[in-house]
Amino acid sequence: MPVAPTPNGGRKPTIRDVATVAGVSHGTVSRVLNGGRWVSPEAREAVEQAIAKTGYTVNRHAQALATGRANSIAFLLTEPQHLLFADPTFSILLRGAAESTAGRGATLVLLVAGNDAERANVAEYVRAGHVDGVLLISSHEADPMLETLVTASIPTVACGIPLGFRGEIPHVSVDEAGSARTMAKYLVRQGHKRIAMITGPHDTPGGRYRLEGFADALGDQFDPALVEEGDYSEESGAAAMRRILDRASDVDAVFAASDLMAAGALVTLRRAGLRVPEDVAVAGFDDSGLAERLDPPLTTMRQPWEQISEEMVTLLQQVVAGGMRKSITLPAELIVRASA
Amino acid sequence: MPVAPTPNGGRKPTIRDVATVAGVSHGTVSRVLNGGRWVSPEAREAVEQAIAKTGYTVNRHAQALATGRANSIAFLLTEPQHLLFADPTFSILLRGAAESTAGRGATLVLLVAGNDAERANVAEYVRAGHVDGVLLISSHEADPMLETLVTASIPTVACGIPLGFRGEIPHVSVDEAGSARTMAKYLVRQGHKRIAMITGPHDTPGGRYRLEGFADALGDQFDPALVEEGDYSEESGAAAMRRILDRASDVDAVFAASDLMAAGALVTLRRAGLRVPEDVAVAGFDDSGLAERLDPPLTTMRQPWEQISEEMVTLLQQVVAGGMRKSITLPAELIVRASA
DNA sequence: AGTAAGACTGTGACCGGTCACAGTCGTCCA
DNA sequence: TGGACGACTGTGACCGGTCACAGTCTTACT
Repeated sequence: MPVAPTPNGGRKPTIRDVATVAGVSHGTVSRVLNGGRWVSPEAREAVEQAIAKTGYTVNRHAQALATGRANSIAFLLTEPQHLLFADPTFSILLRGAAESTAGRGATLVLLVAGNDAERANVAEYVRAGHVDGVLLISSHEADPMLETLVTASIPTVACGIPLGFRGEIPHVSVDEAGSARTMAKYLVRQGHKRIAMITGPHDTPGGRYRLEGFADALGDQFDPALVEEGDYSEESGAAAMRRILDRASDVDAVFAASDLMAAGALVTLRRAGLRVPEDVAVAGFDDSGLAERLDPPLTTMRQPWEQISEEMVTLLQQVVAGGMRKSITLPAELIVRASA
Repeated sequence: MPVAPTPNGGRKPTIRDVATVAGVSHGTVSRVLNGGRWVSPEAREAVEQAIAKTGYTVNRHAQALATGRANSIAFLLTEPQHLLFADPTFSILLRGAAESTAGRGATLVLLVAGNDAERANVAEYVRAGHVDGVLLISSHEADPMLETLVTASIPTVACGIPLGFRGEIPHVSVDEAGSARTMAKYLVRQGHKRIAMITGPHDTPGGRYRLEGFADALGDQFDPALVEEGDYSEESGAAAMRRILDRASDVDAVFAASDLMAAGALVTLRRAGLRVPEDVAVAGFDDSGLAERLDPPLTTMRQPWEQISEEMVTLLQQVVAGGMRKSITLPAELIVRASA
């Protein structure tokens, strides 16, 4: 760890200090720093030694000011409820994003836009260009942040399909309909006849497309009377299960659009004196850490969170660079445990 | 939402654009922006109107460059394992920090230092002054980041007592020993005689001081043979419970230093054919979302996470400003549920 | 031999703020 | 009436990078 020998008044060494030590101009130092085309080997060598000697590090603010690029991206949360935060999968996503970002020499800043005041602040912040782009963690169709980002033409990549802005905002998403189809077919194969579904809110992609895939896979067997909507929370899952049981006591399987809702369904079923999976099979979605901890351990669809975060960062960088605006769909994996 | 009428070449309005519109100098605009002492009411009025008209927002990079302060703080994670991320309480802490930070007009950047490479990057990053201070989320005594931050004299506030740097790094922490004492006394009051403890690693404050408080409260009743160490994970809790049962089949209560370990203990107890709480009472620590979801719902000590994050940000701002370097201890609350 | 092209380098303007300084008023008091 | 002082304002240097431009020195080609 090189300690600056107080070259100037104890201040941090600048590009000009390095230039002096190396015996070149600050322009040459800048050239070495940025790829170093058109720099003689001797000059480069001298500069690199001078950098090591002085312990120079680039001042990102000066760099950002000069280039107009911030070299940082935002991880933007818009869910007003604490659902996302209660979900451990979210942490995986965040950590993955932080690591991918750091691996590219950029910085990840965390922004929360839960209420109107926060939303206004965030809008001003991103519009001012303090970040190069936004990783948008949102799900509700009515989310006003979508409109804001699009009209301000902020480079954005969404996690999950941004309803209402499907074509305008590139996104990384699991294959919602396909995953639901996989699970539905698995339940059918297991011999279940009366399969219910607890969906997510219909204004979220998970709520809409998982139901679509489910209905599609079941075909004639699909019965709308066996569908109830939750909000991804455990309580909502328990309540939805209750309603389903009240209406159709002959259900022999239930597919919840989140592990949390499946957990709620388990509680209701147990209270109703029904055994899982003997009387009613239960399947979830996400494979959050919760899934294997439940009793019985939950059969579910695993979302590839690490891959999702990695792809989001990669894609955002391409969008920022003015490149392609494609979207990416990843497969989910069926994880069979004891519950179904 | 004011739209800039392309005053200059479509670029973002600067302080000088505002000055032109307001008919004053850029120095006066700057004065208005920073508290506005020694500015005439007319000038201020003109400037404020000009700001509204042009849609001006401050360029934080230019500001940071000129002032030498970044106006942002880091949320630094050093845990190599994924324990923290698996724990939903962590998300609460993070969100709280993000909100407190935003509420003060600053930015929260997320840094992960899980391995040596990341650690080096992070060290360079903070040492370069890209953030004003660091919220340190760490727990292990041997964490090399502690030393780095102290020697580089980076303003830091730790979450939990930083072992080995207790006097040097201000911290916000729950009253570890006191909380453990509260729980131990509660278990005694419930009539339990043979109370075991599953501690956290002894190189973490939660591992050390919770055991201290527990032993202290039990006094003569304390039996070191009933203490086993875990690493806060569920599996480690299950294994520790197993060891305790093997050694002392007469335990009638167990206090785990985390809800996750308590969950593991529940599994082991159930496998051993023991009923909770009839045969063995189980208590946890944290009151993570998990606690009330367990079967039976877990009696535990609730950590005031929202308050902790809020206090951390407040304290860090004081440290950054060169102010007091006190530490803050907050009480935890006993939450009685069915497990004990 | 003359010139053009290429490799390399130094110079200085610029990004958008802040801040020290100097200057212009008006007011009040000796 | 003159000077001191306070309120307010404008000016320009500066923070630490980047980048366009001009200039020098080789080398190669006609």
